[in-house]
Amino acid sequence: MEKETTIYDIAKELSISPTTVSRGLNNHPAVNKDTKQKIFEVATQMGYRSNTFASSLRKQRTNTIGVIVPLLNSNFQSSVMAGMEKIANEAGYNLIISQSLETVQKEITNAKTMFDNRVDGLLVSIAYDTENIDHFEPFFSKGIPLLFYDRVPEHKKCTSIVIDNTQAAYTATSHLIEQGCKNIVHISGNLKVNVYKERLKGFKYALMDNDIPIVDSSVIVTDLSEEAGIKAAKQIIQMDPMPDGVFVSNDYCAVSCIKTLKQAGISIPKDIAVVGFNNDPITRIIEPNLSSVNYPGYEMGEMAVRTLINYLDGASDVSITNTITLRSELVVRESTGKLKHTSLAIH
Amino acid sequence: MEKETTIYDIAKELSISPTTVSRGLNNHPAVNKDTKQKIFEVATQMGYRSNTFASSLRKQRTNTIGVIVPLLNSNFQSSVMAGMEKIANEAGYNLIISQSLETVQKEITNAKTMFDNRVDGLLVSIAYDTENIDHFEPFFSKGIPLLFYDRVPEHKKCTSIVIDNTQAAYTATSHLIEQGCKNIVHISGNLKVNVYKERLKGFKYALMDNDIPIVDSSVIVTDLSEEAGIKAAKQIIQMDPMPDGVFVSNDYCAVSCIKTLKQAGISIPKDIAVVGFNNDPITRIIEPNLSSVNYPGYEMGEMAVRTLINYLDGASDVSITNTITLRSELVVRESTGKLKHTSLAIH
DNA sequence: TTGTACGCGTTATCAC
DNA sequence: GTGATAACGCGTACAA
Repeated sequence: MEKETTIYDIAKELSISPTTVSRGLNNHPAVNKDTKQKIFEVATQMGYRSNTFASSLRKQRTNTIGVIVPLLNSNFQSSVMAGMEKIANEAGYNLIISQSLETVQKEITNAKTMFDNRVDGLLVSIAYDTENIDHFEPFFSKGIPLLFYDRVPEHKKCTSIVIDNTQAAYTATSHLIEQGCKNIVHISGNLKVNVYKERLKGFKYALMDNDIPIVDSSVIVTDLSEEAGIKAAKQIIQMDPMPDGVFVSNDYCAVSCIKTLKQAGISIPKDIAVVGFNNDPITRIIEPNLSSVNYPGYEMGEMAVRTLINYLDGASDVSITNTITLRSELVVRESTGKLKHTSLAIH
Repeated sequence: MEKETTIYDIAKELSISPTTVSRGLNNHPAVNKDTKQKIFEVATQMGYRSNTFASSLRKQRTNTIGVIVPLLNSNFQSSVMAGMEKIANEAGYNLIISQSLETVQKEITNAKTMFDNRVDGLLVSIAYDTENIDHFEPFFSKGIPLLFYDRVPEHKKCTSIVIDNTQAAYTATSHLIEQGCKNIVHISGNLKVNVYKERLKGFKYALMDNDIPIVDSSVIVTDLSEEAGIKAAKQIIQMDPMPDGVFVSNDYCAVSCIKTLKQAGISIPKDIAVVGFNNDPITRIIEPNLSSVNYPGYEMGEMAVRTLINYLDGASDVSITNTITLRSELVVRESTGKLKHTSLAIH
């Protein structure tokens, strides 16, 4: 491992001061054009690379954004990551990514690591069982911008990027009603999580606005896994009268539910119409294709990083903005088409 | 933004030297137990956090691993990331992730960024059009361990983590032949990419070993996209005689191919049996369920980081190992079941 | 077991 | 337009 070239080496080579070299490399306006030119030449020629730590140490800034995500391997989250990476990369920021694996415990550890690594800002989608945000307190008190997305805590301190889950669920449920469904079931996730709670709310509002009674059996709370879909389907089959519409808070669960229903000889959408949530690619693989709420993960990732960088550049203040709501829309496919439908959205 | 606590502040508070504080915090054996105890107490009490840069600057080590991946939002790659993150996190390493978006150009930029950020090691799955590895030269010459996974270059310098693509393709094709297929088509990806080239090789070997002639139309080269699957299906339908087996290098493409064939009234597997590659969750959603080669992405990610960290810890030398091959196996499902089959592998 | 003194490479500050 | 100097916070050789 040979020795690294530093600005001193370049300075010596050119018989100028390290200060000038530093300025030159950073394109400081008050440096002679020719000098600058020479500096760059010698730098590349000597294989110079700037030392990020030394710079960070001095500037108290890392050009690094931390991300804490529940699980990396889901279509939604990886789309978000992709969007984040794109914008961050373009803006010259690095992304340090960690997963909480859906546990507060790891989320706490990861938050600490991010803090110790002095990320310039942090983006978080909280874990399944996160109930308070004490572990992010250091970020608040140090004034490090913190942005939540998708799974966000209910706390006035927090700036969040979300979609209008209540509205989306309302639209999805209303769509089922428009298709003639009169007895609709909602398969929900953990109601401690904001997104599922809000979707349930939208579901209920839609029923209420259409004078459809809400009973206990109208809502099945699950973990939205594939197995949960199977279990819920079996439960639905047992119901008397059997529901004619199902709104599921997640596409994977909806798909396994549909599969189970089909195996039981139930026809989708004739007997039961189904709507999912997320607009995962699998919606177009299951037969019949699944109607779903399009959740713009990639755009959410882009927006999150863009917003964070705006804060960092001092263009705006975190504490001012409270919630950024992205647009989502229902994509209608065969699973709710009492008549033959085509997709309302181009995709 | 209040001032950060440093080891000097702790030292002053305890009237001892910064050296002792540093040693204490790093659990140096030659520090008095009581002193250590007190140091930790005061540290937490004063809200001390170690300064990573200062430390990195001093130690010439960042505890950071860089990852360059073609695209983040695929099931395979996000599984790999998940596995990587898990091991890295456990070992106290951070992961800086960037995507090349399938272009060499961005791969080159990203490699430079990783180099400038002085990652301790780098993990790379190369882009679609990467033809040489000159841009990784700085890593070689500086002795920074570099590991390729999945999409690896053909270069003796490179240490790689892969599966035996040739063998896997051979097994998949042989399986089709065992099911009675006599006229098999292979839908391949860009043949410049090692994985697709090798899978084609395995496909050909299997045909040869079974005295099945290989003709030009036996291989359809595509980009393995959803559209490519549709196009390939249409091509297959036109063939005379029509093939009775298809081996596709990617599940997504296989699925869209199956959908198109079904729409044309072709029965799977009766008329045409289909095998995919990757064992993506969608294999269990398409009807009939798709037989596929299980590609252990999560395990590959774990292995990659574990191997890299071994190098970093000096436990082994990069240049010694050349290729690490992970096990993969064929998962048989309905899409190739001339008879009723159950999955050979538990999943 | 503890302390002194210096260097890691960069940039901010001030001076010219 | 350029330079000298200090400081960022930590780790370590050397000394005690």
